[in-house]
Amino acid sequence: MRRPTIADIARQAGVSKGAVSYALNGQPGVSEATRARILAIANEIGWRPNIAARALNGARAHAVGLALCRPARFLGVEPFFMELISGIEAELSARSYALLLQVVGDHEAEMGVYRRWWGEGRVDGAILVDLHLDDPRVPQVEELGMPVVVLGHPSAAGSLVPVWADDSAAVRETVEYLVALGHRRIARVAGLPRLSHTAIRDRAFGDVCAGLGLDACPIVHTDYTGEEGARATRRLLSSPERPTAIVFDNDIMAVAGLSVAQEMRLDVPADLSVVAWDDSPLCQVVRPPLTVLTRDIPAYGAHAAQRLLALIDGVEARPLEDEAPRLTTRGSTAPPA
Amino acid sequence: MRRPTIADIARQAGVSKGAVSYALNGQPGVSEATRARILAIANEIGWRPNIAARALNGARAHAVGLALCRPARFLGVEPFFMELISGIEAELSARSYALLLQVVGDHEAEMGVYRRWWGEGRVDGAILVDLHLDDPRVPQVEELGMPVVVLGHPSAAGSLVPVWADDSAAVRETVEYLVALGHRRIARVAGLPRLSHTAIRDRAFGDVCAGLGLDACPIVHTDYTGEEGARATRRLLSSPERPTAIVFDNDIMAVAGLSVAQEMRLDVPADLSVVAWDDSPLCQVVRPPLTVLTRDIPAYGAHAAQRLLALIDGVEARPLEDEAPRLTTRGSTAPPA
DNA sequence: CGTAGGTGCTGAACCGGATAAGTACCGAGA
DNA sequence: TCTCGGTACTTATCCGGTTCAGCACCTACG
Repeated sequence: MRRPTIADIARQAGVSKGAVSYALNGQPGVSEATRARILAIANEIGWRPNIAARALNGARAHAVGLALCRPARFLGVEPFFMELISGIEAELSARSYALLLQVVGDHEAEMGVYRRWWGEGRVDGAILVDLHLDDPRVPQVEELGMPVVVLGHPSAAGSLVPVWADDSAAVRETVEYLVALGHRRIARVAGLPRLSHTAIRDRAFGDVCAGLGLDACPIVHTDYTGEEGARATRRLLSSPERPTAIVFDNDIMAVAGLSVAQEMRLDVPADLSVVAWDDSPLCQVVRPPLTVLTRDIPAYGAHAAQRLLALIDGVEARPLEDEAPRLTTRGSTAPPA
Repeated sequence: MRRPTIADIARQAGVSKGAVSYALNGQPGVSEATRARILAIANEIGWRPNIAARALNGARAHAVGLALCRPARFLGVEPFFMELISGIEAELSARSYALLLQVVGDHEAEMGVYRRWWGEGRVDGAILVDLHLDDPRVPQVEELGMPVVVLGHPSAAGSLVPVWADDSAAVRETVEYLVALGHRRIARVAGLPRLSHTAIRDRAFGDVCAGLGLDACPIVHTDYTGEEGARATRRLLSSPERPTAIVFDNDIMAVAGLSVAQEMRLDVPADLSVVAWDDSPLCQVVRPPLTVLTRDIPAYGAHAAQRLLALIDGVEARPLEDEAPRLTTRGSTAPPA
């Protein structure tokens, strides 16, 4: 019941191990007749290459790593990661690459995981997500010499290959749309301020509002949870100059904000317009359904994986600017009453 | 810049490779002084064991596999899998095991992945989820001889080690609670009928309702999406004998159902009580917040991982009945008007 | 007819560890 | 003094592949 090896094939075919290796790898050095015979035997006895043995010869590990550094309680909150992973997977599995996944508590642990994976020859590369401002992981990973693709803006990616979307354009489109509807007081409920994409969106939001000569355009930072989203909304809606539109950084906060507004007897969209970043079933299920910024997240993951595989293959992987999020209007936005 | 090997350590320490191997693995055969010297050198030059080389000697792959067979569009829908994975991870990473993840389209592809992983020596075992009635994967995986833990009821797990929760008890608790509130017409919006846990819940629901002498207790099957949940709810609420309480098989359908009820000008909970299986931020965010069946999903995953590691270690892993889901009452349930 | 070049294969080394078998040395006991 | 047993190593082999050097054989060509 031992797993068959090329030695078994060689014995049955009456040739040497070397010939079998050439035959199985489509390399020259064996006649077509012998190759066919060897392949038939390999197939018959159910031979599979032992990746450990292959890896030992300096070959690929045929796996890439993804260490997610999020407190467990936020992981289930957003569908983002599952969608991202399924997109990465789609690309990887087409090339028979596996995804090594580990959930870690902090960035130090994350780097430890990368160091171990790379040091043990377990992965050929990795994808870095949730970039921070001046992220210490970037120089550390550069020093490791491991092929890495970064999901995030080039400005934060150092010499690593970035895959990103133009969040600024999405912010601009959203604000301009709200202004066109007649809104003048627009607020933004943002995510974690230390994330670089939060900073980018914040800046774009400020710039666009200023450019359009809008009144105060407050930004409130949160941790992406429904609770903080609700709290932020409550604070905004209780202020004397309450906004007539709020743009939320994820779906869960938008829905929480919607509930808060309705509790406060405000009509959405008449008294308050709501926009959510990233669509989800949740956004379509609530009443009114939410106007959202839609991204093709699986495609985003697939592109990152594709760039990473190119990098691993030694092809120079160029930065990739993905499609910007597009505004999908639904019932939660309207001209202010 | 080559990765250091034990040969490098041996050269620097002036001993043989064998001695280094003994020292690094805490085995007898070297003096404490030599061992300390070798460890110091290993540490200094940043040596890490090459798992491929270790695996070649029949050692463990130090990874377990999880192939998720769900259409990509359902993956982001439920937080279940991310929570499960984070629980599995917690247990695995404590033992420096990695999780190999692959999303596949169907069960055939899933078995192909397991066969490949096992054949290539890439994993030491796997976790099987989403068991079907008469699931063909069970005998196939038994034949592979790979250590496997099944998330699901023992009745469907064959000779594989099951980790499960008593869904029947949870169904009973829920129905009895609703009956105690005064409900007599209770409906269930269930998930995919071919899943074995759906069958178990269906049966328990029927049994409990019959046992309590309730009127018609309809069950509607869906694919877990909000759309089908909404459709099922609409159908139930439009029937002449409309239920005064509905128990949904997941959060997204419960929320969709809630919206449908509110659209139909029914007051929740006065006209309709709503219960959701599995808590999520979503359930707490909607108005009224939903009464839910709470499971500790990360713990569930952790237990499965722990059983699997025991199995891999050759310890006879016994079936584990996890804690049954508990009812957490919130604003969506009340006596019928 | 001698040889240059290509084909089709063999044998052996190699990757980085683990490990069984062998050896040199030392102290203790008969 | 000789043997015995343990300690502290070394040497050699193995795991399952890849790959390189070498070799026999055939064909083509000057």
